[in-house]
Amino acid sequence: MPELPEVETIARGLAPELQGRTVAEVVVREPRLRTRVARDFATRLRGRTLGRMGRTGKYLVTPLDDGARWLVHLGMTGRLTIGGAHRLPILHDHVELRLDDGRTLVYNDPRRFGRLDVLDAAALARVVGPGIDALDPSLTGDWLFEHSRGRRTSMKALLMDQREIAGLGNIYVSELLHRAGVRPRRRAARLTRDEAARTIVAMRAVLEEAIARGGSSISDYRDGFDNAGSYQDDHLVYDRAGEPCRRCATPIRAVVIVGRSSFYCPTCQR
DNA sequence: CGCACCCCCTGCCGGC
DNA sequence: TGCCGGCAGGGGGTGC
Repeated sequence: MPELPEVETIARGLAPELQGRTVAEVVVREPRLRTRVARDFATRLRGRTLGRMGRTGKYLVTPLDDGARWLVHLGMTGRLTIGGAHRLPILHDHVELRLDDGRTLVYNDPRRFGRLDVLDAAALARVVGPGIDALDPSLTGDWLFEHSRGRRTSMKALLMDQREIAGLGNIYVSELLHRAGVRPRRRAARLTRDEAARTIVAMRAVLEEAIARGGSSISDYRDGFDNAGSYQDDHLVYDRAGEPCRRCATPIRAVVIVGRSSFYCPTCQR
């Protein structure tokens, strides 16, 4: 579920709430996430003071006062929300962090595809991977052009690959390719320099607009205060198969590329 | 190297 | 109404 705009929204919302707070207690009710919560997760977090929560790719990363990093990945259905005093746990409340001000951070994840970990800098780098963050200013059209040379894969697959560009997922790749006028099946090696530039410009614009709208809430996503986003109302192609393109009225097409549904306008995209 | 296909899970929706 | 298959925004592994 959560892609860059959703993770960024959570980080921006929670960072000021968490910074400087100390973790009073950690409750792990269900460690069986896709990556099992480590046995020492609670002891490594308890008593630690939290730094400023940030985001890299689709990961939430919070520095701790002992030099380690608290890492959260929300998978498809994860929610990390802050609330008042303890609430009775509801279904899929897997982990809780109780803070020194009496508030509680709850990690809820029905499908349990997420990850929570405390890692040193080297381990964090291995988990997060080498991909350049989609909002990194050094990610330019020229960068994309050079990195797509000789690649037999599709633009859709290339942009989805977190080892290349970190943060994009299925919704935003469909949206940005529509905005850039590039079909998802386009061979990466055949992208022109101009199209590469348009793709990066479109990517930034879509991501910034989505962040401004608090992300897309298709079904599960909520921000750190349990609020839904509204960018789903601005989607031009995602999940709109058969509906008219909002720019030219041509019916939107759906195709499956590397196992994921992709949506595009055959008129606006070439 | 790229992709098809499997896995990890629960929930929802449409078809019958 | 109830059951079942397919699909869902994540990632990782294997084998061709």
